[in-house]
Amino acid sequence: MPIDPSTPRAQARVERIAEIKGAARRQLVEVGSDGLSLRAVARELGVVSSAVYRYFASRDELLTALIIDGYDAVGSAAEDAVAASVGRPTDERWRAVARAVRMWAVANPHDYALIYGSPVPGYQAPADTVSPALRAPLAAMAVVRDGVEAGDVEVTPASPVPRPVHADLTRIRAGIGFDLSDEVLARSLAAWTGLLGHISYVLFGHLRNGITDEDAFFEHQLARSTADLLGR
Amino acid sequence: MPIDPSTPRAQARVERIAEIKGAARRQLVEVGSDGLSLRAVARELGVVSSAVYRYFASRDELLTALIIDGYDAVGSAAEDAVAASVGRPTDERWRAVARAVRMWAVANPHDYALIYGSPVPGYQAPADTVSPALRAPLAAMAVVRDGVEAGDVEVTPASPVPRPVHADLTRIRAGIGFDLSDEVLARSLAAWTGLLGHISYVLFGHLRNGITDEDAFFEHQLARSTADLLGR
DNA sequence: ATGTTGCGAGAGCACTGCTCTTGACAACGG
DNA sequence: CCGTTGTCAAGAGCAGTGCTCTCGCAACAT
Repeated sequence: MPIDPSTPRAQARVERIAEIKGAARRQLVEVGSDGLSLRAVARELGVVSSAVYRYFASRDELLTALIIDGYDAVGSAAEDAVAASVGRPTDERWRAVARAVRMWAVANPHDYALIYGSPVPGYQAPADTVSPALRAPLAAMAVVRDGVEAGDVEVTPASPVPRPVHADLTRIRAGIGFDLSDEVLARSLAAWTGLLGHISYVLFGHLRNGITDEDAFFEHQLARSTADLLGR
Repeated sequence: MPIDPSTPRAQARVERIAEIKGAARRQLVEVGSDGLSLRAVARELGVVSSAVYRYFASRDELLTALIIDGYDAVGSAAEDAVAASVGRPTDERWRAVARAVRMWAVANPHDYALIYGSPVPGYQAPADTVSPALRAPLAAMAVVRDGVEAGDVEVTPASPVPRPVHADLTRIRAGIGFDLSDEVLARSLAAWTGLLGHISYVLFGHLRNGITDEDAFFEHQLARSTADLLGR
């Protein structure tokens, strides 16, 4: 079987795949993830439904492709913010990456819901999603690591870390590939989950009838959580 | 139309409704919210699908009923924790209600995903969900208010609150029905969204391959966020 | 005893994901 | 240049979905 990507066939194939994903994404913002219909995608492309199965073995596989794209999009948004802020104070950098993540979420709420909302029922995330999924949090952690090196982060532990937590943090440390003390790693994880918690709570409408100026509210809460992260 | 609840007809009706919700809940944990099928519910009850429409006008309406039940369940779990901890130190009480919320979420992950996960596509939360939805956060806020009265909470503002944020916080304050300063209210909201962020992140599997002892990890992070909430 | 009303059954519509077969057409090797 | 090969879209079809409608029947109220 020829895996040569230069043959016109292979090229037409990747183009078709991109077309399908584009139509699926467009449909996603209209009807949400459960409403995503392979037949509707095929209709939009002026093609019969079975033709789509040449490119995606199932609806779930198409959804997985969209999920990976989503992780990559938010990941590169975060990475860009990190790269663009090199040399600036750590609190500013953290806020920059947090803002980037939220901006992306607000601009692409359906993709955000797809990756950070309820997991699709019965569906198990394939292994090829985990590496893209790590990009955004890794970028955020890199800012904290730089901050530790620059002396911007309080590193003395506030409370002793229990044995099982230390073991888990060690595992995570090995996964992310650079050193952060238990204390700082735990604070970073809290800041990250807190960030997503804020974004989800507002984006999913739980603060409707409460917050009108979402940008200002986010910015104010971000200032607070950044201080907590860096240890003042 | 007789709204008399004592007639045997009306009683049979509420029983049937309970049966349907029970079957729907059972199906929910098996196939998730998008997989919830009215026909399957009818099958389980040994009844034809159209019969279910006598009790719920649509699948969405059935889902809404389950959502309300979910809010009520987590709300009463939180309220129980608050009531059971009257008189204890504020940090302990906050941790108790946080634990109660998480325990409920872990025991009922599908209900949790239903209410705090991605909103169902295209579906607008009816007005009768908002009051049940407020029970849990309100119970948590009540602990903080008691803590302020007891002098357990640092109340001096860390940073000035911008005008638009103050306006929104005033609106929220009016909604919850008791007084909390801008500073304390903002900290409470951050603690609440942070709690849900942690629960969601772990429950939705984003920390798989990382955390093995989820209880210990939660407890450790909770100690930290509680300190941030109370201002040390 | 007699309306009235709520209820379940059943048929039916338009839609879904997915499978299988069929025929056409483009790319390749001799 | 011509046959072989592989890829593709089309179409029919299956089982399932939400939802609507009509039709009898049985329980209720009077």
